[in-house]
Amino acid sequence: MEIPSKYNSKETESKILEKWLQKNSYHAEVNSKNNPFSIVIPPPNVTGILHMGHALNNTIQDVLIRFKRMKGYQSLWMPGTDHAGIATQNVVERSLAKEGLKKEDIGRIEFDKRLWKWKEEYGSTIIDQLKKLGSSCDWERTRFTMDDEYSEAVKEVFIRLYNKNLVYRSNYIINWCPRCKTALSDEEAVHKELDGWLYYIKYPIKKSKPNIECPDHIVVATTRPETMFGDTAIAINPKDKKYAWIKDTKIILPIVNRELKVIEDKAIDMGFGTGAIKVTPAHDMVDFDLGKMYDLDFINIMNDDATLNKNVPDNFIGMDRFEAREAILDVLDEMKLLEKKVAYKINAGHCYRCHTIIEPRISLQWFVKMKPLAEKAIKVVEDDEIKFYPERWKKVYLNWMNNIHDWCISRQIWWGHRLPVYYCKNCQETINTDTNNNSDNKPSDFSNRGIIVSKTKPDKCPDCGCENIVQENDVLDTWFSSWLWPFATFYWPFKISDTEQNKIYQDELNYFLPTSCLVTASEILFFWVARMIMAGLEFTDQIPFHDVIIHGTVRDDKGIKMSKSLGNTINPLEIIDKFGADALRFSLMLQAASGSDVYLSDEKFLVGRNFSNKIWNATRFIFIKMNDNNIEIDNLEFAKIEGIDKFILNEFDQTIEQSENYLNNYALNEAAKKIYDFFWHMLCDWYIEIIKDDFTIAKAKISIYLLINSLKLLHPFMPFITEEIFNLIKTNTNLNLDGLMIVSSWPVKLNIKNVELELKEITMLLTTIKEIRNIKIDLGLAQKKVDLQVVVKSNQLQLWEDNKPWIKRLTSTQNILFKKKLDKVLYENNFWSFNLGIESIDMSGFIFSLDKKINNLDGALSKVIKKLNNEKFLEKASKDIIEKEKMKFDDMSSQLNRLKELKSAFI
RNA sequence: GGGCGAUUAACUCAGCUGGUUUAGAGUGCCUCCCUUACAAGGAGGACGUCACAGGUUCGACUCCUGUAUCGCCCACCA
Repeated sequence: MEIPSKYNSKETESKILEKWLQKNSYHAEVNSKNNPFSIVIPPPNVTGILHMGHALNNTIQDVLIRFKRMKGYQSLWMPGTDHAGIATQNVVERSLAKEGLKKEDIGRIEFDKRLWKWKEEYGSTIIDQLKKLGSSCDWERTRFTMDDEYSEAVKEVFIRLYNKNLVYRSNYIINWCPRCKTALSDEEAVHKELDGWLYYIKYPIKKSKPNIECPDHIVVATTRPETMFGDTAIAINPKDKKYAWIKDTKIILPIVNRELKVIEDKAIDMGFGTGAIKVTPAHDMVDFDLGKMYDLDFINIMNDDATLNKNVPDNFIGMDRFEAREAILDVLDEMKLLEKKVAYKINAGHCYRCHTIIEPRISLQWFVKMKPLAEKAIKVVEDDEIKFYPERWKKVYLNWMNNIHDWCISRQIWWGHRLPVYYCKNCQETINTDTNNNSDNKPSDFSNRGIIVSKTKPDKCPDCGCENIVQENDVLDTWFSSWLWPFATFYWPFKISDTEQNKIYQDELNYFLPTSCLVTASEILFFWVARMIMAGLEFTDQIPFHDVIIHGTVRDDKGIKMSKSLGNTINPLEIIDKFGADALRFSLMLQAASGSDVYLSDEKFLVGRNFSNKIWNATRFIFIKMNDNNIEIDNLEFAKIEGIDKFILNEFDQTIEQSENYLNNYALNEAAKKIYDFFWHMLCDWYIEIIKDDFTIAKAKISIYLLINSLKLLHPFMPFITEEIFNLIKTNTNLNLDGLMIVSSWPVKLNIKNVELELKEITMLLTTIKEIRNIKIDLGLAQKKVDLQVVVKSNQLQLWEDNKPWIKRLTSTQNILFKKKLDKVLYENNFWSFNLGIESIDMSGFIFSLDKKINNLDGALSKVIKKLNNEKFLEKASKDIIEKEKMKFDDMSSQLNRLKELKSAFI
């Protein structure tokens, strides 16, 4: 069979993928004979298209899943997608806009239809892309956070929390995105520093008694003059002596001439600005608290799109907030009330979806009380029931959990899980639909009368019996569904009508939960990971996963985070197209040191591409040799193992053990590197080179053994090419190899015994070969065929005789001549020495190298001598360390003498 | 403002509990080689005061304390 010399990833990968899918190789199920290993995928957004972050995240998961599958676990990778509230709604809104429509034009029901239609059409794009990457998810289980059963879980959870008083409704100041027109959680508000100004504004003072001493105005510093129409107080620190007179005055809000209260609070920083600040309870988080504390008025001056509303002077109504800022400053300037402005860095929240600057806004929202949920979630991490890799994330997690705030879960958008909340219009004067545009909200608590929390619409109000009932318009934060992902994907809470099926689902949950590990980026530690831990403990009474693996961020080669807006992304699909999914995966794994960021550029994927080709050609060569020598094998039993075979098989045993250890500790890059090194630098560079001329059946068997089993070690990283070669081996040999590599078993060590002698001898031979090559290069004889004259101690003669052919070939030697004595010696160790059969030649290169070696060794030796001359070292260091140093001294000094002797012979 | 992390070759990183490393690997660079598996390859080479300053120790890239630079996260300083 003809095998091309270049590996064709494209052809192979699609063929192999089809095979796996057809054979249902990714499937895992309850099986009491096996241990479970399970991972739930971080569900990508339905709107998502595969980017490098996904590629990294999913490759890590797939490596683990494939490794455990081969180790005999029921290895389940649960796939699915997230409905991604705002993101998806934005996409569909944009496509509507192309038709010149807004969602309000077609109404909620029609818009919802469009959303679902979009989901059906494009929602599986990312799933298909993950398949191309080789992700071996159990695809028939693919879940969506808005599946019927999943929605059931969301409702159930909401109701349970409500009944435990952990969900409440409150009029509170929240992060509001004026573009998306919805509330956001604290985590969804991304703080970024902006260049801005600190404005010093004079507020006029009216004396309340005629005879007191005070200035005619007070200066306050603010970054947001546009909110001044919402001011209801001026605050100072009670210790601030320069405002001692303030109690006897009245302060007037300019332009509108409203009187402001004066409050004194020790939280006010006397050193900031003038020490006096304006208090705007409806438009600032801090001021909101002050407002509640001092019973101030709350004046909301903005509409939901951040334009000024009717609570401001007529000529400002309808202005955008930033336009209003300039307009107000102009007016103040005219009135000579603007003292100065100073450049200032503002730390402003931005919408994580559309990057619009967030407006703090009072509105009626639903919240989850987090402290009670956090308690258990703190404990399981403190007790290491859940472990973080790398461990440092534990601190970050605990720090956040210990300072957790309540979670605003209602969103004023249309795409998502509508809150299972109904209002009796009779009892609830203020239902949510009315409050979002309301401009006079006060942070009072609302009565629960007429609020019905229920999965289905109640017939009548339990409080007044009236039938005028409407459902809450808001939907839940997307993360309110994703925090249930580890168990809702198993159809928790098992409320479907088919009881038999429910039983099966429950068994699956019991079998696979807690899942083994969760693989994710640090960005969603709080959004998702922390909340999943809380939800798992609250609703299933157990941790959702044992290990949390946090990988780095994908950056470009300059270290800048890859993002579409910066245009510095590398499209993984293009890399797959050019180099293959295996190359992509392997390159990523090799470069992703656990937890550290990955710097990528196109050429970094060459490692994987070149390695694929190396694997391909090693295979090709073995087949060619078998074919040339008419070798057929039908088993892999080795008659006797000795010499170089013993050496390489022992090396391979080490490789199995070490790579497995690395994989178990999630050090995937180390595992990848270990296997890479063995395959390329041991198997290809040495073993295959050595056996080229002596390709017997015995050697063929060992080659095929090493090939199959190193491919198995490699399979989690490079599934396609390894599967393909496994298939080639099946068709090119008579070996009895059943099934596919994906479901084959992980290699087991041969446990080669008594390998010390071979280890020493072969290592010495290999070192000598390198020396011969180096010396020939030093002498300018690189590839020239010359004779090698050797003096070998008698007990090593056999070793040389046995291995003569390949020593000759690997050193480009004409003849190996065994001698009693050499005229000149170029190299010497304890067992043999050699010279080259050459006549007078320029030795300067050789002597130069020799000098360098002598120098290095001299330096190293003097360090050892210094130690051994140090009495304190001899006194305090442990015995075996001293012993080692002594041996080092012996070794080095004899080596050094030898080198010096060699040199003296040439001078 | 608090916390976390990083700083080792031109670049990307290993070097885990101090002495097995005379500080390594890969890429890039330089030299030689199209040797009949692979030039997507082979054989070699150059390049490092391990950020800086102290300390602990017989001994520090490794542990401790500062300093500097960079990065990330959290936080209501208007």
